[in-house]
Amino acid sequence: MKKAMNAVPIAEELQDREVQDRTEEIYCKAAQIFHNQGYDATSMSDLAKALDITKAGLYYYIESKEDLLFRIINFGLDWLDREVIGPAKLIDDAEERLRFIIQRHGGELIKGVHAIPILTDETSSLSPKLRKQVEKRKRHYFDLVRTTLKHLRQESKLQDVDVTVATFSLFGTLLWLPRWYKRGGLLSADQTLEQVTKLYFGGLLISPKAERTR
Amino acid sequence: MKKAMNAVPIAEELQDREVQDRTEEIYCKAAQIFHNQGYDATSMSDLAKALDITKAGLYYYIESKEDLLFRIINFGLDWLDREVIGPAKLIDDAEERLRFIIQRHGGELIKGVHAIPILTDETSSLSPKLRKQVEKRKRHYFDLVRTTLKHLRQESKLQDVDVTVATFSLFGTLLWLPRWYKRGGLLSADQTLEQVTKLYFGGLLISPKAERTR
Amino acid sequence: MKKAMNAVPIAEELQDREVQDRTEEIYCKAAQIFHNQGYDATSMSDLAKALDITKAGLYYYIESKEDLLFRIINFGLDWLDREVIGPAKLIDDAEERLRFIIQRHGGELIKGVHAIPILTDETSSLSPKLRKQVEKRKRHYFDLVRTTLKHLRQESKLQDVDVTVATFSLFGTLLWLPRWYKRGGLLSADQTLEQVTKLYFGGLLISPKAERTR
Amino acid sequence: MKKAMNAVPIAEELQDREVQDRTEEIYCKAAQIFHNQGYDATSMSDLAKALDITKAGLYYYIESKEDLLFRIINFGLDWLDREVIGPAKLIDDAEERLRFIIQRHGGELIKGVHAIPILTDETSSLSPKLRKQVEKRKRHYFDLVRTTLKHLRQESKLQDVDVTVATFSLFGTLLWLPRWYKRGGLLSADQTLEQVTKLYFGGLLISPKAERTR
DNA sequence: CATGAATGAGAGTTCATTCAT
DNA sequence: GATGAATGAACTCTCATTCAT
Repeated sequence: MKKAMNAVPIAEELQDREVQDRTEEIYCKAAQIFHNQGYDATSMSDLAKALDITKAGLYYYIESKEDLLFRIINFGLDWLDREVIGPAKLIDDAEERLRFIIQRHGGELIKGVHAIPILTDETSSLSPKLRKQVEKRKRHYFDLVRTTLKHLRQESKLQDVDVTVATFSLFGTLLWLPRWYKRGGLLSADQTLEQVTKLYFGGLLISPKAERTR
Repeated sequence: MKKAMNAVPIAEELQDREVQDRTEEIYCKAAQIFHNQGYDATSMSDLAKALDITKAGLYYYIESKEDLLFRIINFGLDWLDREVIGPAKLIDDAEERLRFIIQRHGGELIKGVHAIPILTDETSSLSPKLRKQVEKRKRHYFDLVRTTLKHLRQESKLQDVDVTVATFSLFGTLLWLPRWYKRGGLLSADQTLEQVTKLYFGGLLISPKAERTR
Repeated sequence: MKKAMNAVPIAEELQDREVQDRTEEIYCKAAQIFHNQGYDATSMSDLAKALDITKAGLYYYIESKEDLLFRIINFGLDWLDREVIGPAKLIDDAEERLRFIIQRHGGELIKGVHAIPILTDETSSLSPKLRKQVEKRKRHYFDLVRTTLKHLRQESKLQDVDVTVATFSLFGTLLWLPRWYKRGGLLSADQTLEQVTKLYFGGLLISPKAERTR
Repeated sequence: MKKAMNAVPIAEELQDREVQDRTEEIYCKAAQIFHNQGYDATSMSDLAKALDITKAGLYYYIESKEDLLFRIINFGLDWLDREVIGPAKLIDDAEERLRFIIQRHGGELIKGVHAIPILTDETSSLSPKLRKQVEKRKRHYFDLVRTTLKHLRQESKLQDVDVTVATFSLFGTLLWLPRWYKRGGLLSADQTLEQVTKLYFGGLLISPKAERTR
């Protein structure tokens, strides 16, 4: 059927696209399962079963289990580049930019159809070499946020707070979201993200006591 | 309590302490290794080697690898009960209580000598049955923080922010700490925690734009 | 049935037969080894070695060691159903039926090429759940013999003897055969079984003393 | 307490008796457990627990697990010598002798307080060397029965039946008893043994068809 | 493209046994 | 007499991976 008589590129391309589609399907499904039961707790058999393919068949599309995770993570980072970092850089106002990042990234983490962006943090199962590559890419994202905070400082809009701590705090809050947020609860995803933004920007208390020096 | 004035049971006590010491040593070392390379990625051989014992010897002290993790987690939760939750409940002022929780719990996570309290969140490798038990205990802690926020609301000290989201945000920030904080950096652990507190209480911005309704 | 006249599926069939052959080969060899050295005393390595496969390779065909035993036992019970119980039920005359059972079942136990029917009694190594299933099937066989004895009683052909005891005595005698009978001895297998039948039917003594009541 | 100041033999003897008692207790309990759950399926821990002793403590009384089984079996064979074979040899009448053997041996197997005589047949877990020793002793018993049957033949009291087959048939029936007989059923142990005797001596049928030659 | 069959390495676990105390 | 602690060897089983077809 596929390997038809005419060897024109069209057929090949079609095949390529099909292969690519199948590959993406594998990434998505694998990400989902990795997210649900953990990378280590997921066997290639599990993946094969879920994809209705044989274990051996899987290996036509991927090189190894680690390679699969690595690709999923990079897939997630690609998404981040394309959908968060890229657009964010086009926003001039630092506060707006930060607001956008929270909404966009956070939104994907709890509203998104794919688990891929969530997997971005499963780097601990990667070999040091691959992990380093991933951390390098993630550093870019971190730097964007940190730089944005610095801009806010330059604009004298920032409280007297360390920008590094503030950046990591945001990531902690954001990346923690998929661990607790359940769809269909009292607050919608958007409402939740608004609350996160409000809290992060405005703080918990109306007028906190000054920090004591020790 | 036990170290009474009578000098008779010293030998016995020493032995008891030794046994307990060995068990605790196993918990500590295991927690540390689990924390460093992940529970799944750690083999019983790894633990045995680190403890200078044989694999079989390990099983004199523990029932199974899962049992070991379960015990470590409960050990951590015991610590939490004893050193954070208990003392926190004695603090009447809600703001002070929250401040204490951040300092005490966060302090242990990044200053503590043991990795045990960090392991508290490695529940994903537990069987559903054991996981449920752990989640139940953790729920107590969550409720304490959430209740504290509610007290602040009653005292009209709370911003217009959802208490559940605010609770989870705090946990996200707090539990994220051991993932990025490195000792010997620019900020000391205490300084970092002060920054976290300041940020969480007072917010990032001096006067954020009002949240837009959608 | 399957080996029809059309010559098309020969290749497929061959392959199918090969797969089945391998599985059956495993059952047969395993039964043999289990019979020789005992289920517990046989390691999966022993089996693998005897089958010229790796340990891991074995697990392509079976689920677990217990599963293997369970399947062998059921295989034996299938044989019993097919070759003993089924045909026996077609024999109207009760005495003839019993005679057939002894010859057929006993014959397999000491003349048969497979140890599988012998393994039928190795239920003690099965988990309670599986054991119960097996006992249920064996109960059918027991009932057949017991019912046959009852028929003999109705025909007034039975001595004044308890049918349950008589049934178990037969099984004891029969199932004991493979423990002592060695091929190539003075008596052939068939001669042995004739002796068993004669003894069971006619008794040891020409005119035993009456049993004393106590 | 025990190692008192006076080194008189009395104390030692007492101690020796105590040790011997303890040893016998171990044999009995072990036999029981071996019988219930199988020799291989019983761990030294199981035994220790049942005897309220530590595993290490057990080794004061026994040399090894195999040695324990070997001693139990020999204990059973001693009992057989003393209580069955010895007295049987004093009975002149062959039929009476056989009757006695069935009642006495069979009685112990299903009425006895100890599992030791039952264990006599667990030789498969013994090393070839020890097994051979046991088989040798059992051979004596077998020979006694077989000789008795020959006597019956000389007295023209025996049916036209092979004595070897008849001997093994009796053992099969007898040794099968503990596998099915449950106390408290319809028939008492004595009634069961009477039925066994009657069946073995008088046969199943009132007038069986002559055996067909093939 | 995909599979059935197989593998080497290693996992967690159990066991009978030992020995200083 | 008895124990706590430990061990070496072996066990069942799983896993990621391969390769001829």
